[in-house]
Amino acid sequence: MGVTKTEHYTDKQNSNAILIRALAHPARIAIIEYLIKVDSCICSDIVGELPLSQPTVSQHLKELKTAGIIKGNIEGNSICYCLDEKVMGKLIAYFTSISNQLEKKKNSCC
Amino acid sequence: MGVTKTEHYTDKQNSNAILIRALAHPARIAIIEYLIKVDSCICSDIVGELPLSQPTVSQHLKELKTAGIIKGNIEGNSICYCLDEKVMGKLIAYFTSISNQLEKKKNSCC
DNA sequence: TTTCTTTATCGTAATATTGCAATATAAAGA
DNA sequence: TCTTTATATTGCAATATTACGATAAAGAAA
Repeated sequence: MGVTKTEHYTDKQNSNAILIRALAHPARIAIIEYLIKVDSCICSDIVGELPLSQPTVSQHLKELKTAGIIKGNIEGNSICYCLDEKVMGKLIAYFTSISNQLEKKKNSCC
Repeated sequence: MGVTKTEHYTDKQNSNAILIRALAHPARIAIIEYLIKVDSCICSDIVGELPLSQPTVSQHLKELKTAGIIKGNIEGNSICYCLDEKVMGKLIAYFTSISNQLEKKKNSCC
């Protein structure tokens, strides 16, 4: 097989999995950290920041874009990428809610 | 190819990627949500909760355990799994710090 | 127009992930 | 002991991911 059985999980679980998966690679973590640091940038900057070839960076950017985490605006003949704060906010909200739930029930079994 | 070039990223980026990757599947998200809900449980409960076979669930549990997100204690002839709140805390702290950084710089380009 | 710059896509190789049947292991209970 | 119950491991097939060279596409600059 090798194909996730998404139809058996809730929509929330699937959509959170998509967002989380988009960040499940150090290169993509590095990209969003860089985007936060510089607060917008053009693609060639990111290629220069990462230890990867231009096609590979382009592929990682596409994955982040497909997940909705980043947006890209054409600017002359280059592209300005930046975070979609609304989507990032959803992911952050999910972890915040987990955090709140863990606060409530302090002493677990193990 | 096909192998992540971990040596070029920071330790933080790599360790966060490992934690994030452990949650990058709806089954594993469902597992940790269940663990939070019941606050400890035995493995067979988890198998009953998920639309997956026992070996597959066992494999997902192993991945969560390898990443450090859950702990398993032998209890008679069954195993009690629960969250490692310290490790979960690291992940939550990472997203909290991103959230704080985003708060500071409100207006991005796109 | 021609050339340069920037980004995306294609094709492909190497490796990783997902899932399950079959089987192994190990403690509990008869 | 033998059997049952609970979990892990093995082996395998299907699919997905990671990476890059080659190339395409499209605007900028000459």
